[in-house]
Amino acid sequence: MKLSTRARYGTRVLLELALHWGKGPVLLKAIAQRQQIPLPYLQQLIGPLVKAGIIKTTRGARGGISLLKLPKEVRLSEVVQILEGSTTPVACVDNPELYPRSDTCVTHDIWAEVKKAMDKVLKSTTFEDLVERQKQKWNLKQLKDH
Amino acid sequence: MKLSTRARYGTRVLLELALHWGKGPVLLKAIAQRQQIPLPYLQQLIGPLVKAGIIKTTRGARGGISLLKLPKEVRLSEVVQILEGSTTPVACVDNPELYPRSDTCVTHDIWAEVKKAMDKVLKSTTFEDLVERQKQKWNLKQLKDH
DNA sequence: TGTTTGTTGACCATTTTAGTCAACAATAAG
DNA sequence: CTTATTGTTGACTAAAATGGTCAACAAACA
Repeated sequence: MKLSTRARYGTRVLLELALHWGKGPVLLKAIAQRQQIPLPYLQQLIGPLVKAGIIKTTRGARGGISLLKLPKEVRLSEVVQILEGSTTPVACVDNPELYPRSDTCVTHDIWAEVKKAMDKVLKSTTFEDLVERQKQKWNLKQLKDH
Repeated sequence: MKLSTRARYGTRVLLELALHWGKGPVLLKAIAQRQQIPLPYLQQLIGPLVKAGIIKTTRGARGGISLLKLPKEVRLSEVVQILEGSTTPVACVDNPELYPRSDTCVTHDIWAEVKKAMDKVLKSTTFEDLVERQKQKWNLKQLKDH
């Protein structure tokens, strides 16, 4: 049940953009460095995000990428869907019609429940939530470090 | 976020055993046929289940495999764990100490929540539940088919 | 004793994943 | 308008995971 690096990296990138909201584009190379993502790999992740209308890119000097939507309008579920595809643990949950077995098989039902539980978390989390939680976490850490 | 065939097949096998509870061993070859699982593949799935004490095997004529525990004592989470390993979407959730980033990174927290949501479903489901639901589903289908 | 079963470990092909690269296209600054 | 800076695309590759096979073996029953 592993999540691919695509979805993980993508989430970190968008979180960084959300934290930088309103301050202009962020250089891809800088993101790659901070997030420890190989630049050429990062480059191919942003394509789908641009097509989905979540981010926009600015070329040329002082360019980079920036969030197109408000952080609260971007759900984690979208990002996972875009970069990784469906969260279904089993193909028959997305396309029961292709699997005659699903008609009579309860394992199908239980996997559907698992998916539902995951999706509930992903859909209910926006990048505004993540920004908020990130700031809180930093504050907490600062307190501890003193 | 795909579940491997190992966990899916294993679940189907155990469900079949649970439905057959108390009626002696079930022939591996027969399970393979009914569940459409290649016999040699099925064979290597049962090893770990035996070691975990969930099933026992009977060799020789009229042998097969049978459930060692009561269906209600076997949780879906165990089976997935045994055949597929941890359900963690991201390694840093299981071993945060190996990932310095997890200390300050909220994406770590959110993946942990996703895992928790999945585990909740898997842990709360026993094979007794599955048997019950399976019977209900069959009844429903019979009604519809008339 | 021999036939019926399960057991094990090694092996293999395919697919997926993660990553690289090179050639290109747009933009801004000077 | 030229050049340096940035993003864009698609093809490519190495490594790992997945799904499956096989053969030799071991136990148990009839």
